[in-house]
Amino acid sequence: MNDSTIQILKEILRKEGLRYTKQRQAVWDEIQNSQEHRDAEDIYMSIRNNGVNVSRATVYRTIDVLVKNRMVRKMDVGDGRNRYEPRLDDAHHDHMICIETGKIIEFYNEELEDLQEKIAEENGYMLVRHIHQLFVKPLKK
Amino acid sequence: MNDSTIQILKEILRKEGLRYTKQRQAVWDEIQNSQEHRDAEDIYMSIRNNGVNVSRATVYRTIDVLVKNRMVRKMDVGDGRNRYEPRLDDAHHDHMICIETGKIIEFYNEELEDLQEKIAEENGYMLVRHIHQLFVKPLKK
DNA sequence: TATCCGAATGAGACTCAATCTCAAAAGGGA
DNA sequence: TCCCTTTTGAGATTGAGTCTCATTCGGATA
Repeated sequence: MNDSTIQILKEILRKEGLRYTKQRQAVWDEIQNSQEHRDAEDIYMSIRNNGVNVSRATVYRTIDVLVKNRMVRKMDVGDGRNRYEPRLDDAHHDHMICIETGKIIEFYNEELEDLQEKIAEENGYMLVRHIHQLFVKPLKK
Repeated sequence: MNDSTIQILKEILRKEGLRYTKQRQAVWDEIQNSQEHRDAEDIYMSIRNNGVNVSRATVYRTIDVLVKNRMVRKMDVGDGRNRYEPRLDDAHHDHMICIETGKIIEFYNEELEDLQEKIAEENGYMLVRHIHQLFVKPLKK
């Protein structure tokens, strides 16, 4: 697929002491080539439909490695199935979920980010990461 | 237990067209009498230890009614088990979770609340509810 | 490039929170 | 108290995610 991201994947696997396999490449390709927020089953099925033999176990195991190395972002939408999206060279953002259409909108607000760090510090803590989802509905019908 | 909250519970059940039962009362008592963030199994076990016979199914079903009627708040801590806390006459707040100790700290920040509504509106939406968790660690070791 | 050994894979078993089923029990209006 | 409908409980089921372990494969070495 994209030549430069293949090198990034290989570099990460090397750093982690893991081997480069076609299954791991396929999982990364699948997530990278879609900007959607997809669940594991969806990713698993797509890879198989593309003719690559892979198991659910491998999909989950690979996603863990990618998440740990910040190539993929894991998000909990609250329906019991985690969603994944590529985050390579991707600025941080949070999500807004329309409760009427299910549409997911990404947003980023500097002030909001600063405020969260400030709140953590005021309580004697350092902010490591956060989960922030806004459930919304269209303004006018 | 608390006489006034019994009336509130009865009122809600009436409004929902549901019957008042000792199991429903016991679930509400159990959640109400603890300010902790507890999971369903914990609530279930406590009720049984108090001598009231109740099933997991009833605990879950009752919690749904209480959550729907804003007597209980459901929170996803990200470990696969939802936590519940009473929210009666309780001002809104979010949570900070210490990744080292597991401690849950409640916080509320007006500016943060306003900012979220503003962000939703800027995107053409109305904020209905939100999930916001800060994962933190102690400032100095 | 053939050998070899530890790492990776896959099929399916397993886990565990949450939901569903349905016969029996209980609420509550008349 | 009667009667009808709702609620309950025990246990089965679901479904996302994890684990197991025999087999396969990557890749370093000679």
